[in-house]
Amino acid sequence: MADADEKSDGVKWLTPDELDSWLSVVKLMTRLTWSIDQQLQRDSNLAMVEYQVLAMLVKSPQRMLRMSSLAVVTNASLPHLSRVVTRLENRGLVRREPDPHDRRFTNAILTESGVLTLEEAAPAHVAHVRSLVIDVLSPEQLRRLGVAAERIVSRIDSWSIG
Amino acid sequence: MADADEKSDGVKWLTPDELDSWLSVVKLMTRLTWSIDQQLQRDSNLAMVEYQVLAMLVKSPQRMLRMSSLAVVTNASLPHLSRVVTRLENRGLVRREPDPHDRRFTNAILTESGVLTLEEAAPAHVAHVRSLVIDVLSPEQLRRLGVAAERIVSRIDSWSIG
DNA sequence: AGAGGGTACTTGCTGCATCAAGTGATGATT
DNA sequence: AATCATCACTTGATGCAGCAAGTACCCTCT
Repeated sequence: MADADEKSDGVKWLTPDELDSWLSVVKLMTRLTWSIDQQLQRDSNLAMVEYQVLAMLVKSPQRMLRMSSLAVVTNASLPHLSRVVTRLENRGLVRREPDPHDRRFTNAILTESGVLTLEEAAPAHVAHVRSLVIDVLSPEQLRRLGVAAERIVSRIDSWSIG
Repeated sequence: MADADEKSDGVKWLTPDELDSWLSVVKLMTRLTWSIDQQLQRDSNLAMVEYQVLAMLVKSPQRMLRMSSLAVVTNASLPHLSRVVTRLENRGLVRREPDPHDRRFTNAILTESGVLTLEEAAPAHVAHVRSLVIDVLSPEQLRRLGVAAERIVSRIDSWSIG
């Protein structure tokens, strides 16, 4: 037998331990996303991606980012982000402005009202993230979780590009 | 000052390291879900939740589970699962049958065609999971990732229930 | 300067997820 | 035994996500 993990069909299946870990990760992805979304929706009437947009903009110079950059940092596709920003624009939290130097670019800019909304939403959101994630792991565990997540994501990126 | 991590607003914000780790986890959730979905859709015309349904059923006695149990193991809400099973039923991969002893329960049963579909889909899916997750981490890293995921999920569950 | 190619979005269409309300079956209560 | 409460789903309505196609703009190259 060429490989102890391979059955006669030539597929390298997961070991029971690997399967357990993988299913835990799957559970994490669905449940954590859901829980975060719930909290934001309930307390601040925001979807997670909307919160991410506001949070990324407030950290940026001029509280402004190009749509394409914003799409990257919020892990959204450009079509998706475009809709999200339209919704936020209709609520007065963000406005759009074409880049004066190259009108192909569109800048998304956080309004004062957007800053205020984010400031109101942030404490409960941060507390929720703390209670679910940060505070149930030791600093070292959290760091390792982040590192593992990074490794997986960069693997995904290298597959999508290469 | 009562706590070095608290600013004057009384909110315990995330440290830069905590924020980095958290953003990595967020990135993982969105990107990994997306990548897994892409692969399954492209190669097998299945959504991830549909694959999960088939995979959970095939492991069950009689290849059969109650809708409510199936909802738990696939991390789906009952309304969502109901729609998913309807889709799979229309494709002939699953059928429904009311429990003879208590007709409030509905059993979802994997058909032969469903078994075949799963067997066709599994190798590429497993290979994908391997290349993105299992093979980029050491066994110990993977185990720790699983443990951390478990801890977070049980925290979510205790919040939803308690 | 006008055509072609590429970039940076935006939008039409379709299908999916979600909440709330509905349905049918069972058990509990009087 | 008739009503009420509960359970286990299912379904109607609505808004969201995703792909593909479209639009506007810019930069060459001839």
